[in-house]
Amino acid sequence: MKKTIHTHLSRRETQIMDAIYRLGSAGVQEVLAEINDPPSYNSVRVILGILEEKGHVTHKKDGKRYIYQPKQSASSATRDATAQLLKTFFGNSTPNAVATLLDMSEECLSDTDLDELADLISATRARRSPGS
Amino acid sequence: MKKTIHTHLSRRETQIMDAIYRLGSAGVQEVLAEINDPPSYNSVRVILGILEEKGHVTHKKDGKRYIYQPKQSASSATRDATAQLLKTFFGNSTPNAVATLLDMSEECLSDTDLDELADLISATRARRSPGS
DNA sequence: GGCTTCATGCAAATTTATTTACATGAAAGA
DNA sequence: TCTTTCATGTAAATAAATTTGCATGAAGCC
Repeated sequence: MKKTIHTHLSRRETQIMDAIYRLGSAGVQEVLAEINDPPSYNSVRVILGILEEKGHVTHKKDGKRYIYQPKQSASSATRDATAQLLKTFFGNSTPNAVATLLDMSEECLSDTDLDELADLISATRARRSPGS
Repeated sequence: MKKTIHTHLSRRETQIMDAIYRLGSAGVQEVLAEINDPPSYNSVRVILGILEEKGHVTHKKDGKRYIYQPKQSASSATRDATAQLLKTFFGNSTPNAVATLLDMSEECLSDTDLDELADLISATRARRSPGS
């Protein structure tokens, strides 16, 4: 089994990484605004620095301020996080996970969404047994 | 939006809660054995105590030792964790999440699994528009 | 009984995370 | 130019998490 890169993030680190993943890329102020129970501006800066040292984000300059973005690709991070959830809460059973997702979001799903989901399954089936 | 109960768990707390969720219920030794890069026996005990104080686990006695189990129901914890993932990595799009799950586990899915998934969708559809 | 083993209880020490505080510099406007 | 504003850099203080160490007690076995 492949090991996830990240040596567990602390509370603040997690909040900030989540914010950055949601935003795609962001400056300090934006990250701050995205956090629920936010620390001070300075704290965010310090922690962004730590996250950069640890290799989780990089920054580039935009005028005089820094814009941060995740170093690991969004899709890769998504997979890691999803794999972790699948293992801990669903015993690695994808059908169980999907069942929970559907159950949770049933009320918000449009007919189009359901069509899309059905298509995803057909597509998967097709890829698996192209001949049949 | 409902707030999740847990005020973020620390690294060790998370490891231990995950272990307990996987095991359902467990004594100190079993929790220890379930953790990857494990702390000492005593650390596990101390942290289990903290988790109990915080209301995440309870214990009962089995002979002279303590058996711990999650206080929040598994399904409730699962929903919280899933909602969090959905928000952070999938912009709350269930179809996106399902697409990733399928993509990740494609190779491990049996035909039966795929049938099951298709059924789940039909069932959801049926529940939503019972008349049609 | 006396010894070993395995459990818990708890406080102190250590390490890690988080916040705070202040210094510096560039740009904008009076 | 002078002042205000908003950015960064960084060290030190504080708070929280984690580990360690030892005390205690019950059960099994010689």
